[in-house]
Amino acid sequence: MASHTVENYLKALFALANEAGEVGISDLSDHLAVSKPSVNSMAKALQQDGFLKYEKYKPLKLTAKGKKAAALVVRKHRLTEMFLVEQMGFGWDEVHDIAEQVEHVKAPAFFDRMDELVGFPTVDPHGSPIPDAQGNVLEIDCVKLSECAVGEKVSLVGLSQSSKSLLAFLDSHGIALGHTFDIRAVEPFDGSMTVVHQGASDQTFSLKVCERLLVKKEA
Amino acid sequence: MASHTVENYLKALFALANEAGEVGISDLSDHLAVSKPSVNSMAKALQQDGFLKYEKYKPLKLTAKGKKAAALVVRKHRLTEMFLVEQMGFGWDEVHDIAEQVEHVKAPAFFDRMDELVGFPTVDPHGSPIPDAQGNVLEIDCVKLSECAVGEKVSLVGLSQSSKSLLAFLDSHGIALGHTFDIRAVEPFDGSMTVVHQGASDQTFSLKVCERLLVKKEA
DNA sequence: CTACATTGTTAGGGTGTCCTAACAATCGAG
DNA sequence: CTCGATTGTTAGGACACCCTAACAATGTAG
Repeated sequence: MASHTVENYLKALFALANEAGEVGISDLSDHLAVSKPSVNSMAKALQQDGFLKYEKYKPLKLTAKGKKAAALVVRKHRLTEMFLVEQMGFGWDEVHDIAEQVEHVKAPAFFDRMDELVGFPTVDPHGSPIPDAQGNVLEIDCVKLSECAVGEKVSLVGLSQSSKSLLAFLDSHGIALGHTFDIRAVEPFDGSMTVVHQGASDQTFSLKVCERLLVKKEA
Repeated sequence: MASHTVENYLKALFALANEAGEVGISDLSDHLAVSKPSVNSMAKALQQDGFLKYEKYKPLKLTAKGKKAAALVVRKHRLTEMFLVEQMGFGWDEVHDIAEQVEHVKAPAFFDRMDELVGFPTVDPHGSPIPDAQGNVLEIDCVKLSECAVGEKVSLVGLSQSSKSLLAFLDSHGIALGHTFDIRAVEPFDGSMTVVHQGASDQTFSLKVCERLLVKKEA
């Protein structure tokens, strides 16, 4: 089994590859708050273990083995989040930090039981997909709200890079997964959008918010 | 916060002090499956941090700070066991190993919520007391079954050094916490006891078993 | 009281993970 | 194309935790 530390590197690699495509030593260094030399030597170690393909001065690439291992860590993380929300009554803004710890537990039965108790979910409380037990990730069909046009009607299916402050913002505006938005206007100057939330109230979101909301176009 | 490793040393110190009184380097070495020199240097480190009083060639003694820290780890362990049994449907023989991992999570809210969800229990699934949030341990009023006499009627309140095999034994004999025993006979030769279990079936237990069953004398 | 078994200690090393300082490669702007 | 900014690498060292081998103290049986 991979150590605590290795699991964190794999998870970061996985996340960065999914949003940025190419992953450099510096990206990991920033993401994990660890010096570049540390990342460099860990990269060599991960390659040694077959998790990573590493060539000097080239971007880092997870191998198939690395991707699977990473996905399984993400699975533990997201199942935990789901469990914390559904079974333990935590808010979606509280679960990330706890799951960050619990995800390192080595006890498959523990996570299997969570999975069962929350009804084998496919997405976590923030709408991110939960990899299956083989490490396969189901892609979700969604676009950023910021890429939608006036007149479209969409529903919120996930968040990209959800942070505590984003979640707090959404909570304070009464927004949750599954809610619908009718796009009324897009401000050309700053990209902010005015929408009708849940067919009821008018709300205006900055571009920064719209880029974080992943939505599905309604039929 | 104490590291994973330190938490394990504290827990072992606490457990050994409770059953054996004096704790030597070798005891810890055996209990943790770590070499004596390793224990020796950890003892110095723990003293440095004020968890332990250590003098060359003298038995190890937890300080007040050490006792409290240890009790809080035990609290996390036992709350987790309780949660695993009550809320997640695990058997009392399955929970120890999982709790061993989960106990190292650093997220007070997580354990507080468990505590709430299982109704602020005072003992874990094996009848061991759960220290309170301040690290105080409530002593349970009990004796070993092996110390009881013919004619006494007792009920099972806990186990000492519960192991997977002891739990399997009890399960296979249909014995659970709270069950009553009428002591019918004690075999002078080997100390085995014959009892009436739950006012119904006759059972005979070896001394080894009787020493592990903690009971309370019934009124 | 001595001799041996047990227990504890010191010395010396190893691995995993981290760091800083200094140097090298790469890339993009002019 | 060259230069400076960025990015990556090497060297060297620290800390937590572990080990084995060898030696020292303790305590107990005879």
